Amino acid sequence: MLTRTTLPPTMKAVAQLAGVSTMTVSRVVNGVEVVRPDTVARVRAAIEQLNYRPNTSARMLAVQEQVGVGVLYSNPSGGYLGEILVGLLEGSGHQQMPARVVLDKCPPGASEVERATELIASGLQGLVLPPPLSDNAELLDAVEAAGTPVALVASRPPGPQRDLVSTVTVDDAAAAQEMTRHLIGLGHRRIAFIRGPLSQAASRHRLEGFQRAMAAAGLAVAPELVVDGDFTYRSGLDAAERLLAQAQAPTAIFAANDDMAAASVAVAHQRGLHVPGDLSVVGFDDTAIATTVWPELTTIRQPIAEMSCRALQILVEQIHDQVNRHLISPENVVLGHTLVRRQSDAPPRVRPAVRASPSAVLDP
Amino acid sequence: MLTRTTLPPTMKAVAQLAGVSTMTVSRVVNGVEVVRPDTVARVRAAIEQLNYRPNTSARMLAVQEQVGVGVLYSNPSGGYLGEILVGLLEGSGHQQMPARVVLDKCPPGASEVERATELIASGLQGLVLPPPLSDNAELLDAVEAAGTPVALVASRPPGPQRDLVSTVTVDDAAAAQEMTRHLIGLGHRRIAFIRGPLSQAASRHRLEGFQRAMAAAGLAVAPELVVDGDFTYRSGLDAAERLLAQAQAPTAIFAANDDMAAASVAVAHQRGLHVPGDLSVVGFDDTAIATTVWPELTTIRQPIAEMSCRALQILVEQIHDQVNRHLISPENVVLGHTLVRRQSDAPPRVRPAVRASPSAVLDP
DNA sequence: CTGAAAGCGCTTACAG
DNA sequence: CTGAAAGCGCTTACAG
Repeated sequence: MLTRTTLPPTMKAVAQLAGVSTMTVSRVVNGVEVVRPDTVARVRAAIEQLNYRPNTSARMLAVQEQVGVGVLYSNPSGGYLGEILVGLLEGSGHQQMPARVVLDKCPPGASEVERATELIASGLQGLVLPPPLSDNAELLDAVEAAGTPVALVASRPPGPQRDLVSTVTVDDAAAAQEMTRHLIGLGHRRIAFIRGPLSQAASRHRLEGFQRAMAAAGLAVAPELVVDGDFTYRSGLDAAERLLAQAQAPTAIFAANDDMAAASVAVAHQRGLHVPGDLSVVGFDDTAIATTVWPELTTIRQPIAEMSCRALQILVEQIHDQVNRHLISPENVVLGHTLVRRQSDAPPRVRPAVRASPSAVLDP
Repeated sequence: MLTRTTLPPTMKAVAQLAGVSTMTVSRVVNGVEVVRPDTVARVRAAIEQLNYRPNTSARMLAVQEQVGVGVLYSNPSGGYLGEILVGLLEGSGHQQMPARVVLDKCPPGASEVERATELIASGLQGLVLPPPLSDNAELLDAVEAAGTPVALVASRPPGPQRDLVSTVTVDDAAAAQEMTRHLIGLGHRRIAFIRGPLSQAASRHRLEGFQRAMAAAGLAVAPELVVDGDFTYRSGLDAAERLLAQAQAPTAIFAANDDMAAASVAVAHQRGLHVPGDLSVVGFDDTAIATTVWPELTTIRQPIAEMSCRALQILVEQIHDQVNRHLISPENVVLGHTLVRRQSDAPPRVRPAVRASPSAVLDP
């Protein structure tokens, strides 16, 4: 059934069928604006009919331009890296100008700046940076100094817009706000928050979203209910321990990522608390651990694969423009998130005796 | 410092420097045996001096052969997929004939056979299959019927050698045996084993290794100490629960993968047991969860990235041979594993009153 | 054992 | 607005 002997259609075939030269087909394929509309239509039809796809090898050879981007990572936070790679692979394949993507792991000891410089020196023209490297200002300085465009995935550091730094994120603050509102909607009032490292923009935004939702509901955030974590499971263990040891323990914990949320579930179980009966626990990211752990975690889904795919796209475009001496301008793409409800959240078992004030309207 | 204006050296440049034609350079690069040794040496020197690297686009265009392999996966067991992709990316880049790699996720409902057939029909000439798809005999039948070479990662199903099916694995049985011996060496006698799904060859091999080590040490394996799991965290929870509820609970649990080991740790904590003080827990695979959980898991490290890299290599070679009408023969590569000792294992707190018989020599 | 010629599928100047 | 010519870097026959 599978005839591999049939060679794929070429530009010449399309040209013949459309009654034009290959040059014109090339113009249509590349979206050059000068072609007459009816000619464009004829060529498009021929392309469709033949199911023509440009041969990327030929294209790359002809344009004398090979695009390569490096992905520098450290601390592949669990499922994160996997999803990033999925997106990259999808992106690098289904593209006009496919990019060679080179992975590089930056070991804990190594200098990140040095590593990035080496990557650039090895002939790569762009860099994708996932957290936590995305929040390393020194690194961004160095890469920018080398004139190399960068795309940050899942983090948008503060400060003035840099000329070569694009970002692809979700609205972390809005998402955290939504999740907090969800918990409040279930009836929770004493809600604890486990922060991520404040060195990462995403962590700060998530905290902001939490605070905003609490304030909007007229709920005070007791200082002892906001504790530090560093996105590791281990830190989540410590944080949850501190939280649940309190005299007036929270009825819900919102952890700034899934690893720390999973750790909170473990601590709750250790203390004989039922999740979500005695304690609701929610996370952020929807990485593998969210569905590994039991009960499965209610969390915010970031479309990581899509994000890294977009990051690659942006980079490839910019590299292309840069080669052609066009001015390039950075993009800041914000993709949509989703609150994924699973089994780790429920109304608090015991309604607080003192109701929230009537002014605490949840949804105006 | 970075001069991007310098164009990379071409075959012509090498030919000129070596005083030969480009044809001869091509022969040397491709390892064609007919070239005179001293000519080869001269060309090699020129290649070295110029730091010449063949232009893959030109090569692919000229040979009219584009290699594409599909990776079909379902149930990306946590960190597994990430590591597989890392290996694939490394492999697809650093190769003579770089391969286009296309990812395809097979959703729970979808027919795996159908999916694979589509991938092949879409122009891919080889398939990489991670578990559990690697153990689907029906799938292998179908792919083989289509004449497409396959490489299985981390699983070697039983039965006669198939003509088109290669495997890259570790020696699961030997690794499990080693881990069991390690526990015995620490002084454990009542060692429980949580099995993986018996439909997967790797599961069966790990169980065999466990049994072999126990038998070799003259230890009986109580039937109630071998329980079923399906490699999910959830199943590990149930299994550990059953194990630890027993009157004479085990002093160590060996789970056939890390997810189930992590679940065992959670159950132990829930029951107030200290790990590893009261209970040792060890896993298999060394996926992300092994270092996420606390205490970090002692486990067997499989070099997954390297395995998938090799799988890709094998496939690319075979596709190449197939195109050239050579007969292809499947390979079965066994890579080395490592016992990674971390914090989840220790000698049993209470030495059993009855020592093992003197004949229970652990290391002959 | 080695090389000159033609071609892979596309694009970049240049004409018209 | 469209096309004929030359070339990207490599390889496949074919000579010698």
